[in-house]
Amino acid sequence: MNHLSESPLFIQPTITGPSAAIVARLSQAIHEHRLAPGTKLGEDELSDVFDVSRTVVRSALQALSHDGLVELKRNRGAFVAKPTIREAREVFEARALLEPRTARSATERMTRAHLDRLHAHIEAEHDAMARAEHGKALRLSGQFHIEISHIADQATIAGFIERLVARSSLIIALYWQRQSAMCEKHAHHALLDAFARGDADDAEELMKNHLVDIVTTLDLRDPAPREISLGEILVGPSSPGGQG
Amino acid sequence: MNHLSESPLFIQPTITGPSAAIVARLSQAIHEHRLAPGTKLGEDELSDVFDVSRTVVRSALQALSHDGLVELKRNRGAFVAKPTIREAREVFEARALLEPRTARSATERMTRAHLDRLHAHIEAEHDAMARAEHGKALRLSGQFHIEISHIADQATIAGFIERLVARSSLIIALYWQRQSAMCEKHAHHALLDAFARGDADDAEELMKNHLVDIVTTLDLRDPAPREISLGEILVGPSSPGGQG
DNA sequence: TTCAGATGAATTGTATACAATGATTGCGCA
DNA sequence: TGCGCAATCATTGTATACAATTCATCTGAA
Repeated sequence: MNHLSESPLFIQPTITGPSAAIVARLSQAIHEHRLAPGTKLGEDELSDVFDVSRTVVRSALQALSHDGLVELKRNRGAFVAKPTIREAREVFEARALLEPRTARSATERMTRAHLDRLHAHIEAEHDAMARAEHGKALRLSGQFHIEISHIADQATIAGFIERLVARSSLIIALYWQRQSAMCEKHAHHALLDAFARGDADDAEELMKNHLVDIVTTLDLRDPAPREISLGEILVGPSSPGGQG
Repeated sequence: MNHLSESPLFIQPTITGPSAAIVARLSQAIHEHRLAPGTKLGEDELSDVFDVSRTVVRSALQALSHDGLVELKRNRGAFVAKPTIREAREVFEARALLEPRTARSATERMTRAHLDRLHAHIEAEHDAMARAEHGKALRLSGQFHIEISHIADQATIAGFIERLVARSSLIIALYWQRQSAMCEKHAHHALLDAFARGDADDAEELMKNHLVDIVTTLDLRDPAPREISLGEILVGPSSPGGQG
């Protein structure tokens, strides 16, 4: 019942009106892995669910596609995005470029109120984890990074980070390998500690390492055989008499 | 008549279909300063000009708003965006964070074909400058940065840089102070030279300085009195008997 | 049995009609 | 004459109707 459970949304209010609500609902569902990558988002279905016309549904889907959460295929429809391994690597390279510096800036601008807010946020994360609400925990964990970017008070960069965190959620859904325990809690606590001490150097370094840790929990090895070459595998490598 | 004059467009093909053409035309017009910041973009007017329904016009305007070129005010309409001084600073801070590193990556991936392409691009810039086609020169100058980001082969970061360059165009339209001669030509030549030598350190440094130089040509001082307080200025600071 | 082609259903893309909101102008009153 | 208010107009927001494309299924022949 605290402010975090109903916390606004990831997407900046570029869109207003009814479609904003749809964007928020879909965003949250995707972030919490209730909507898997590749899921078809039919317009009629959504307009039925949200009780609005297809017009506003289409507006919402277009907004989501601009944020990389949804992929629009012309005459085919809208689908929850499925980032490739390449895109996954790019996203975390971009985060590695932006977020450590942002953590530094945030440290310099950190106030008591900010610290309290972050502390409450980590508590909420912990709570969700304890209740085994993995989806919510994951969403909050991403939002922690967004909160930091807002504290850094660079709206433009914060907007980029929001996009990247959003895509990260999809990437984790696709490439997270279960055996690796993702221990966000510890990393976030350590960051908060650095913020509290006003140690910008440490905050920057911790964020850098934290991002590396996240990538480590992912399996981003190139999948061996492409499905494109499936025909070749079964028939032969496109040169006659290839395999017995 | 070369490939650069008709060169694709800034916006990535998130949108397809007829609205893509409208996005491209409007983008180009804004980049070339033919559409000034604040200009009203009426839906009926545009649907008339491009001979499509308001539906596709609205789609195009929404796409442009997501890229920060257009501002949508609910029930008021669409306007060419007017970045504030604060936003202007943020944009160039973000560019300073992203582009030097990108220039370094580009250097490492630079091929002969890339070099030729960049060389041709600079020629086109020079040509437009010589013909006093300032709008076109400005657009090409921004696109030079985008080409580099594409060579760096990081689509995600390149997308961010595209947005930033787009907004930079608006910022220049608003805050460029005429007395300062913007000598992009020299800086771009120097960058190309570093690329050709494969000197990544130099490329990174040159890009960093180039961005600083651009900011230097802008007047980003806080405008003295806000128009919000205009009433206060004329009547008094909202406290009776404030000023004699 | 399998593949090719065609037909039909379902879904998306676009245009248009209607509703709602905001701007403008004219009138009435002080 | 200046201000406030109200009605009208223009413009945007939403819903719906129609067109176009894609996907599935069915038929038929090799």
